[in-house]
Amino acid sequence: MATPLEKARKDPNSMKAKILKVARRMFGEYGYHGTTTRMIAKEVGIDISTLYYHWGEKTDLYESVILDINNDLRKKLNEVEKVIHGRPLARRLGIAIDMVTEYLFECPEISNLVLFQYFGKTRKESNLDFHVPDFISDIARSMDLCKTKESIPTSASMRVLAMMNSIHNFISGENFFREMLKLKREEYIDHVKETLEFILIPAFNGGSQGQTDINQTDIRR
Amino acid sequence: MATPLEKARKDPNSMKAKILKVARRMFGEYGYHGTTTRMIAKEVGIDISTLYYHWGEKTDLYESVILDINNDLRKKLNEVEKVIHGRPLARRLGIAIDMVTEYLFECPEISNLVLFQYFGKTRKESNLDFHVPDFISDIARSMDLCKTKESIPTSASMRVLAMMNSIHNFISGENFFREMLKLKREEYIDHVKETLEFILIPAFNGGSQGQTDINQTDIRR
DNA sequence: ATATAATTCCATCAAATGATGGAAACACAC
DNA sequence: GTGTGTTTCCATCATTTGATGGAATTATAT
Repeated sequence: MATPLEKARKDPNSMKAKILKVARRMFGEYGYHGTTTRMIAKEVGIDISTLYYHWGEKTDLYESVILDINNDLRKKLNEVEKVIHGRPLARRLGIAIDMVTEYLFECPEISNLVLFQYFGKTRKESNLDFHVPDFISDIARSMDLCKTKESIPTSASMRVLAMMNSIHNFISGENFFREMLKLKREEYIDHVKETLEFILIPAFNGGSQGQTDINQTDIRR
Repeated sequence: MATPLEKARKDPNSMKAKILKVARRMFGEYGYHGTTTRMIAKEVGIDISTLYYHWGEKTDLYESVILDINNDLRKKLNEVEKVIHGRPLARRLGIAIDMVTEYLFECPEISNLVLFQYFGKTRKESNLDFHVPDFISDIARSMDLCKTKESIPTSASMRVLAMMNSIHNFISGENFFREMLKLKREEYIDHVKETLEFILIPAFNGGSQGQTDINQTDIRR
């Protein structure tokens, strides 16, 4: 019980928690440089100095946000893992897509921030390495892409990345894509799930018909 | 021959063209708010006021950058379309993935900027609608997802988006992913192509084994 | 060579932004 | 109530950033 982040997590009604929540959304929408501390403070309804009192420098707040969404995502993935455990691969994938998509549509800032982390640079680089490797190895194992959690072939990591990113893309791009396709929110969500199933299930469910020579999963529907 | 963008395109050695080129890269790396006009000017090696002389406001320069990369991408996609025309679907996809990936790795700022456009907000919203619909309908038709260019089913648009985004993700995330996977550039590029083929070809090549009820392509290798 | 137009840079401005000190307001134990 | 520690806000700073005026320089035409 030392860092502001721990305090915020302990008491969700605290000012620290309120600020963190708003900061997640704002950083997610506008990115690090696109979000000003004044914007966050105004949205929370407090003075800017109150924000600094609770969180210190902007970079510290941003780092806390990253750690926070990372933590949430990991928790959700563990939860998903428990549900799909033991089922056949195609079913596992279907359920996982459904659960993860549903969850991220509730917390779109997670997808936003993950993608910002991957694709954008910050003028002052952070010393915080977003430890995707953990995620990835868990998912890879859970999808029979590798036997043990220790040795994950590069192609397995790449496939997991492709999968996760496909999901994040549709969550994070909702505004843009929905406007483009003239869809209501519910329609869009359904289309996203359908599209993800269309793209992902055949590939992981033994879809490559012998033309790729990569180590392949051994379970086929 | 009126707009600065047209002038820049006409003479690639002009100062306008030099600035545009640097601006593409910088906006791609740091996003709109993460890039300052001073950063661009310094990188070009000119005074900041020279930049303003040629391009006017920052938003105008940014809009020109967007128009420019959009134009380049469209040209490349048309080129690809000519090459793959008439071949069987799986082959078309393989070639398209190879060509587009190869091209975007040469101009990664295109992927960066496309993703920024999709996933990020700018404090002052631009009035420029990134006309993806054209791209999308062309690609959809070229992949037998629809008969005519006029009526594209929503699911077809979604699938094309998923496909394009998967490619952009790996280009734009190169720094992050390559560092994570400890790969050399060439290795990474190969893995990207392999992964994209693994994910995309089965789906579009009739991979869904009757479990989805969506209108399906009629050509199967 | 001279006049005209185009280009570049220096100096500078106003607004926005990250950040802080210190006074007031609040909470709460005693 | 009094005192102690916490929280909040007002005023303010130093930098950064978008933007411009005007002088100096360079190119171009005649």
